[in-house]
Amino acid sequence: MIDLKYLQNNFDEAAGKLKKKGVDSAVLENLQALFSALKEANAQLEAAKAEQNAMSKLFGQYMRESKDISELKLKVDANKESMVPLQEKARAAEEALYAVALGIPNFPDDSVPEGADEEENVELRKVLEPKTFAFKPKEHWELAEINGWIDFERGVKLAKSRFSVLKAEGARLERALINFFLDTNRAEGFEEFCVPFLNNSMMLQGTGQLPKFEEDLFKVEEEDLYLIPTAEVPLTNMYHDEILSAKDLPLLMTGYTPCFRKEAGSAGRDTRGMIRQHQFDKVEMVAIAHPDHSDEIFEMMVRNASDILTVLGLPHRVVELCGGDLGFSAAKTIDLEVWLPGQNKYREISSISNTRDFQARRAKIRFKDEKQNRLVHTLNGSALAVGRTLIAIMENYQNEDGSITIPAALQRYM
RNA sequence: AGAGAGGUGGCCGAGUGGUCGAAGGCGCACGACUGGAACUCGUGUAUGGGGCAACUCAUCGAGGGUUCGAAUCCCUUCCUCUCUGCCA
Repeated sequence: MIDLKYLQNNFDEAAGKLKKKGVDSAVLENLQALFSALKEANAQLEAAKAEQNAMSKLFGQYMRESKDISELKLKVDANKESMVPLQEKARAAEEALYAVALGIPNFPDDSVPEGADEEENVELRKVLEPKTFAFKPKEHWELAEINGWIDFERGVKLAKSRFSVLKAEGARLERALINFFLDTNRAEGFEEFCVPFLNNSMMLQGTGQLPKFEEDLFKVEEEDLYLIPTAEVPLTNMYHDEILSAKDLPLLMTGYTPCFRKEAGSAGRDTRGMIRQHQFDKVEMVAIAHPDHSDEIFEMMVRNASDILTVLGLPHRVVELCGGDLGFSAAKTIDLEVWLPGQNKYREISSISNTRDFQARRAKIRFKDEKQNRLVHTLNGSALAVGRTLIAIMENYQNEDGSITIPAALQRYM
């Protein structure tokens, strides 16, 4: 959630920032008004409560001193009565405020380029040249068929469309990649975690998936539980509503989880193959950082994810997202796009974001700095999306006969 | 899943209707003592919100209720422990 005090005190500046994300300033004016209304309502209610508390205290004193309480009782009853509408007003004001506030995206950093959509993202650099093939490179689903690595039909039978089954070498390569990623992240200082794949609504709200993006999530019937869309949710919320010690920062976490997404807005996109599935494996990095150091940790995370691709010999480019393409919670995001020769284009394989204090405010993750409690910065990034790495390896390491060479870095994991 | 017990501050643990945001202990911080340390003694030590100083509101697992007043009584719910059942 954005800092409402900041919005109130620096309205024009705040509105200017959110314009980059396409948020209309009228929405913010409304939010500001709701915030003022809540403060006003709370002030009134609190004054009445203070009076009530004072009279109740006096009441106890009268009782002890055996004084007559009948007159006081009348006063205190009247005050109590008068509090009812104030209570309702404050409750309604709070509800109205949060209904809007939780749907406002994070401020982008000032350095984030202007732009409406992914067309205006900025390529920062390319790493490794795509190699030229002496034959027409095949798409991964053709290679999957030739090698018997992926069974799309039975995935659909078992669940529904956008599910698939990995088998034989394909399944083993998936597992090898997970281990390789976890080991690499661990060597970079990330602690490894195995976390629940179902999280409750409070956690999903903490990282920003709820309440706005409920339609993207798989929910368990009759339970307050959702299948996680990314390990960012459990890893970041590990410290939900906790106050950390400054000396514990940064907390660097990594974990493998499957991720579940409804892909509600993606009907018709990437329907063929394994690019866009309802369930996919991912190894995630999450950092809980001191605000003064989140930038350097962000750079480290980008470098780490890029290095993994380089070690695997996968050509990729590093792209900074423009304001319009930035996710809801992110202040700054860098995507890594891997080269897919079969598709003849770069496709997203990692997304690394600094959410600054946006998630920390929602999830109440703070640290003690001297005497003061301050919000941490939270960062997350894939290192890497496993299924898409598998696809990238298939397409980049394919031979003319359709066979696939396992990259040297992975051979000891197979 | 059924039966019983219980959830109080960083930790342990008192508190069954008012002076309790909460005794006592441990831990921690500062000070005294010491050549230095331990011991001892003294002082302090939850979080969030509003004013941002005085002050004030909220919080004793969570949510609701009774009451002038709730850690304390009632209801719902979550969690933990023990026994039984089941399962990996």
